[in-house]
Amino acid sequence: MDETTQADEIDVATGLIRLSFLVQSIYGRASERRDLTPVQAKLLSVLADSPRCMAELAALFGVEKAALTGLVDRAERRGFVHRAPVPGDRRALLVTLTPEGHQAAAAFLDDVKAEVSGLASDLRPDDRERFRATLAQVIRER
Amino acid sequence: MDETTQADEIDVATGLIRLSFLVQSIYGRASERRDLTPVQAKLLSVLADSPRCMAELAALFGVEKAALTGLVDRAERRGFVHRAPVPGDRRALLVTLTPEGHQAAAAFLDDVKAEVSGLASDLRPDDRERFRATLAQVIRER
DNA sequence: TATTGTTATACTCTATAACTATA
DNA sequence: TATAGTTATAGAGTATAACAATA
Repeated sequence: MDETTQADEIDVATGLIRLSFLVQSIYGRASERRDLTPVQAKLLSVLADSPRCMAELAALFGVEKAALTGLVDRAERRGFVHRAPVPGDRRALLVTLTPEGHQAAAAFLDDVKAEVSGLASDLRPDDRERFRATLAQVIRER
Repeated sequence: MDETTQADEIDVATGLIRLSFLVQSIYGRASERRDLTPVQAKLLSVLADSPRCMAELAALFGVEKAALTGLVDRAERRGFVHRAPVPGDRRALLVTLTPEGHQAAAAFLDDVKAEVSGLASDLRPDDRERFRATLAQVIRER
């Protein structure tokens, strides 16, 4: 097995790990520009697709539901979300974006996607399309 | 522009962002299995390559140097690293892995790389090699 | 003066355990 | 009994500002 450290010789796992840290650092800086923490940015991004219950968000984020309380508290205090009752289950709460939350989510997502796209901007068009298709395959069902 | 949500139709930026969260969740679970936080795991992984000064680590992690003090304190308390004087600069401290730290870093890295490799294991060999080469190109110089 | 590292303080994020209300 | 969400407590990680020691 080749064990050199040249970028061109790295294995798939190392490449994926480095790339993920690269993307996360872009994500973090984009959050900061919008005065959000990465977790708050992720919360807004998820809720931009559709409102979610607390338990659902906890499962989606892979954290205990108790962690969601403070997270949603802070987002609510900033006017990004509100807790809405769920008709038919008086225990549950649907976390929903406010108009300000939608605006913040859209601005953040535009920002982060534009910068992440830049990572692939030097690829030849056919390489980029192949890369995109392989990315789609890798994340499918996960 | 196509705006469907099917996995096969996602753009490169969205694919990269989702993949990075996927890799980070694997990284987090592998850390947890070794009783490390993700940041501690990252610290050990970086130091496995070579010892680093506090300021160097702060720059590498993109955090303030003050944050490194507690991070290295906790790693030192657990016997993974120690602070060594730097000959020729009595201000600086070289953070160095202990034998236990090297062992922990190697075990963690084997673990996380094996699981991350699994993400690409369903690709056809030629697709995987092309994917690997494109990853190398994207992270080069970054 | 600039740099290296630390301390003090405050905030966010998270886990755990115990709790309330509802199903 | 089980589930949805909260509270209380503790610890990790981080930023900021002020500091000491050295360059």
